[in-house]
Order: sequence, then structure tokens, then C-alpha cells
Amino acid sequence: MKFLDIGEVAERTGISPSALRYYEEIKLIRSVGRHGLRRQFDADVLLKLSLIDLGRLAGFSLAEIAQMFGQDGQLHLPRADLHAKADELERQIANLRVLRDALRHVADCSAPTHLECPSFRKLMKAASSRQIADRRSRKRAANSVRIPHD
Amino acid sequence: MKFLDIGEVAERTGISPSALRYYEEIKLIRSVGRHGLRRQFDADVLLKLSLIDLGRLAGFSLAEIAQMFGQDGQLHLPRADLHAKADELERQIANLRVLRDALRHVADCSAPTHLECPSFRKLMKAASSRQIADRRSRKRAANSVRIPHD
DNA sequence: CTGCCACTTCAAGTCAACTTGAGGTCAAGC
DNA sequence: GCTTGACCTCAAGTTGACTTGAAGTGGCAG
Repeated sequence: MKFLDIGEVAERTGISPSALRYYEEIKLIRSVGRHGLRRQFDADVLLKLSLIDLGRLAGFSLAEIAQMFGQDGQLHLPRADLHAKADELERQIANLRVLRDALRHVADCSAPTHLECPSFRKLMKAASSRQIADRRSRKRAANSVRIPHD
Repeated sequence: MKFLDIGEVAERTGISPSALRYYEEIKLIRSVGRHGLRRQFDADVLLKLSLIDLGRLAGFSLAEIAQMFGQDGQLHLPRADLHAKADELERQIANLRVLRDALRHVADCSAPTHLECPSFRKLMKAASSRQIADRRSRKRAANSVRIPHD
């Protein structure tokens, strides 16, 4: 079988070796064994790292991501939770769209002071109510996360 | 005029007083003066904080956000830069959509091991090539950011 | 058999973004 | 005039996610 050295994994994923060691230390990924001293990774770690990277991009912490993978390493969460996460992403996407639109607006409308431009304020107003709601639900979520003892 | 105490700003935005002081310290926001010891904020800081929060959600660092506001405190960047930021957001939104779809897929398709489900792998494959490109462009962006000395 | 070099460990350092704590101030209400 | 409570400063601490550095190891090419 063809296993991967840490260097190869690093190169293929763009994640540094030290980060990969760190990920293994916190049990986010697993190496399948050693060749001499060297960790050997199974090729499917690449897929997992894609997923991890995607999760980080989405603003999840490594701890949250670790939770999404069960302790067996498979993606494995109650359906309801997965849909909840997806909904959370949905809201975040909406927020990003607001920000994107705001940036485009600023680039194009270029009134002297945007904080006073009515259509800009309107854009922001719509966003800010949602933001506060998000923040509250995030807090709730954070509080409700009970990390099971190892 | 009706100015706002830090406590009121905190309550209306959901951002803690200590965070607000920190934001002021790094010159991300400004108070208009003092009432005794107490900072007084103009009401428009609320809008600015909305924008800041939105930016953070989008994954920008406070330093990056500070750059988007000029040193005069107004949103004020060359058009091209704004559009570039917007494009970056666009890509990020696309990534989030992939993640969202991946989560929904896992919730619904529930094959025993997702890492082997072909439609799932396909989803990931599409994402991972983009991720690596993103990472590279981020690196470039980070390197090209030269913080002007105060 | 000898080097080389990509790996290894472990402790400590770094950075962003805050939070916490100790000790102080001051305007407003009683 | 005194208390109260929301603010203040400043230094130090915290958390997450790594990075860096020093000192060591071991498979493999020559």
C-alpha cells in the first residue's frame, strides 16, 4: 500500500507539517503507523483535511470540527444537528452576501459619506438585526456544547 | 445631543465594553469625548460596529477591517480593492455553500461511510481544488498587505 | 559504511482578540 | 455631603491555533 509522508500530505493540502502534527495531537486526524520515525498517512486523510479546511473557512473552531467527526473518525452526527449546522451556515452565507453587497455598493455609489447614504443604511439595518440574533444563538450554542470527557 | 455611554453601546450591539475599549485602543472606532471619565460615543458608531461585526463574520481580521476604513474613519478604499474584497467574499460564499451541501448530504444520504460515497467525494473534490487556490491567494494577499506606519 | 535530509520530540514562543482584576474616579440621587 | 454604581486605567492572563528551535533518528543513495 501507498502511504503518505507528512511532507507529501503537506504539499498536497497546503497545510504545514507542524499544523498536521498539531491536528494529530488533538486527535483531529490519525496517522496509520510509522515508517521508522515517520508518520504514515492513509490517502483518505486528504479528503478529511479538505473537509476540515472547509469547516475552518466556515468559521468553525477545530474543536467544533472534531465534534462533527465522531471519535471513530467518521462524519457522524444526528441528522437534526447536521441540519442545524447547515442552517447556521445558511444564515452566515446571508450575512456574507450583505457584506459583499455593502462593499459593492460602496465601490459604486460613492456618495461622499456612506454612513449617511440612505440605501446603505438600509442595507446595514437589515443586517444588524440578524447579527444580534446570530450572536445570541451562537452564545446559546457555545453554552450548550458539552465536550464529552475523553 | 444624545451621546451614548459604553454600556449602552454594548447593550445595543452585543459587544462587550472591554471589547469596545479594545477597539478604540486599536483605533477601529472612536469616542467623541468624555463625560467625566466616561467615553461618549456618537450614535453612528452603532452602524460602524455592525459593519465591523459583519466583516469579522466574513473572516476578516480587525487589522484588515481597520484598513477598509481609512484613517479618517470613513469607508474609503480604491474601487478596485473593494471589488477585489467582494470577489474574495464571493469565493468564500461558494465554499460555504459546498460545506452546507456536504452537511445536508451527510444528513440525508447517510451511507454507512461518507468518505466513500461517490457523490460526496465529488462534492469534496470540487471544493478542494478551489481551497488550495484560495490559500495561495490569501498568502499573496497577506504578504502584499503593508501596514502603513502610524 | 557514511552522509544526508526529511523527518522526529518537546518546550517555549507568537499572534490576535479579548478578558480579568486590582485599585481608582466621579456625577447623580438621596 | 455621602454613597453608589457605572465607568476608568493598566498590567497581566487566557484561548486557539499554530510556529520555532534545539537536539536527535533512521532509511536510503552513493
